[in-house]
Amino acid sequence: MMTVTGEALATLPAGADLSPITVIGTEPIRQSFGGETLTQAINSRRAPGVSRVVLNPDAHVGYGAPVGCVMVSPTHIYPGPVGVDIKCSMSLLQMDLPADAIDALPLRKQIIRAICKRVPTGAGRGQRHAPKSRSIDGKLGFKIATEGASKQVLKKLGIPKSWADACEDAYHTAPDGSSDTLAARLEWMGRTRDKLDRIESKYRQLGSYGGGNHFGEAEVVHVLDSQRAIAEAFGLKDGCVAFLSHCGSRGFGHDLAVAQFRTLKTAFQKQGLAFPAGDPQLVYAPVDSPEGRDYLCDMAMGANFATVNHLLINDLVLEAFREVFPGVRGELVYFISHNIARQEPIDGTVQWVHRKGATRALPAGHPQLVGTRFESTGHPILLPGNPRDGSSVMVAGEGASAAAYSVNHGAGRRLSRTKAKKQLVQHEIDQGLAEHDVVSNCSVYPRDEAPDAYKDFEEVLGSVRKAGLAEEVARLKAKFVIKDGAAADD
DNA sequence: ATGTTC
Repeated sequence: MMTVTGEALATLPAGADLSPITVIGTEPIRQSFGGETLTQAINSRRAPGVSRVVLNPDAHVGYGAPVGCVMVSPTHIYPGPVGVDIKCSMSLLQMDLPADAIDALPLRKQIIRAICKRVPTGAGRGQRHAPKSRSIDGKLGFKIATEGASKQVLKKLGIPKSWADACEDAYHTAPDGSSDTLAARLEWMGRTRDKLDRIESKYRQLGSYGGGNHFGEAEVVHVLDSQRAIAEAFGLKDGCVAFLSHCGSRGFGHDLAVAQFRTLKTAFQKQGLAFPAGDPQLVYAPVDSPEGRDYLCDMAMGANFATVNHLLINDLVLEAFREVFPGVRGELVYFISHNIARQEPIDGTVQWVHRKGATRALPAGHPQLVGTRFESTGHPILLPGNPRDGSSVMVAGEGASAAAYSVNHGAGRRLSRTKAKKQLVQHEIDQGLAEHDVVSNCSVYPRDEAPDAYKDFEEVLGSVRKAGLAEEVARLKAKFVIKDGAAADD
């Protein structure tokens, strides 16, 4: 049913009166899409107010819409397609440390311990022994949720203020542009002791990774010869250590998202409104309705939390490296989300671009980059692959407009977690990582997070390049991984 | 993703 229009481009019809879904992926990638993934893409395209859907090479089944898709609407907001981990993001910290400085295994173990001491992993885990300067009380947590990475918040947390300039968005406000509106809503949410306690307990998770596919990874930067100028503009240092992080808004964003799913589902049922394709996971609200505005407030607060979480993690990681290498310097290359809805000019009008496991990809000269440090290059795209085969820093070209200025957010799952646990053999995973000189904090590396649980990264990267969306600037090769798993070396 | 599978 797909029509192939290029080596890595196809279209998928969704209805006679609708523009078809844009599909990005080479033949093998297109073959990898399951039926349920395509059904979810079609359901999303046919949902009210949706003007465009793009399916990316990393697509697999998600909540309502596939993970690995872009859903565009001028009028409607879809909480399911933003997802449960509001503003799940990637960040990259470049250090001035030559790669061979972390060759020695005991040294790597030492850095891993220094990081894990400061940045916890695992569901429900947050800061327990944070120094006073880094501890987050209810008052500061409130400020973080409503202001994001404001100058005051960064100063209070001791995070370099220049890092705000390396963020896709350093802060998010209510639809009326005000952080006071967010404050009023958060106060209302915490109106009873019980609810306030629950909210405040999540603030302690700031500066932590969580579980699942979240990770921190020390990388060696390999700049492509043909991309030296752009790499320099990005602040990448060839042959040096960088640190890649994947994390989001933790329990705080989760609670906001889940509460919204429930509220909107109930509202639909009360009004006798039909769910798109009968799927309650595709509940929506017009952006100018009270429900839409409430959702956008909650999304903004989750996003603010995720932003500060990432910046704090990066500063704690840098502190950990300095414990082992005093004086080492680090600069944030970029911080970019893959689970968020943003207002952007698409097809000539400002629309809400829902990126559900998709990364914004603005080329040089895009109106939203004017006045930023990436105006003349396009911004860095951070694409995690896997710790065995590497990750990538890319930059968008003009062709990205064909995909609503988006690319995939990673390799995408090849095996479900259940299948991965059943099919993949533990000692082969461990051996594979060891052969590539990758160590981790896990004594038992999670099988459902193994490199082979994900799609072939080269094929995914090839799809992006062949579709003309973006080019690789640098490859990142892992030296060690921090993930939620059984703790190492006791 | 989430103190984890309404």
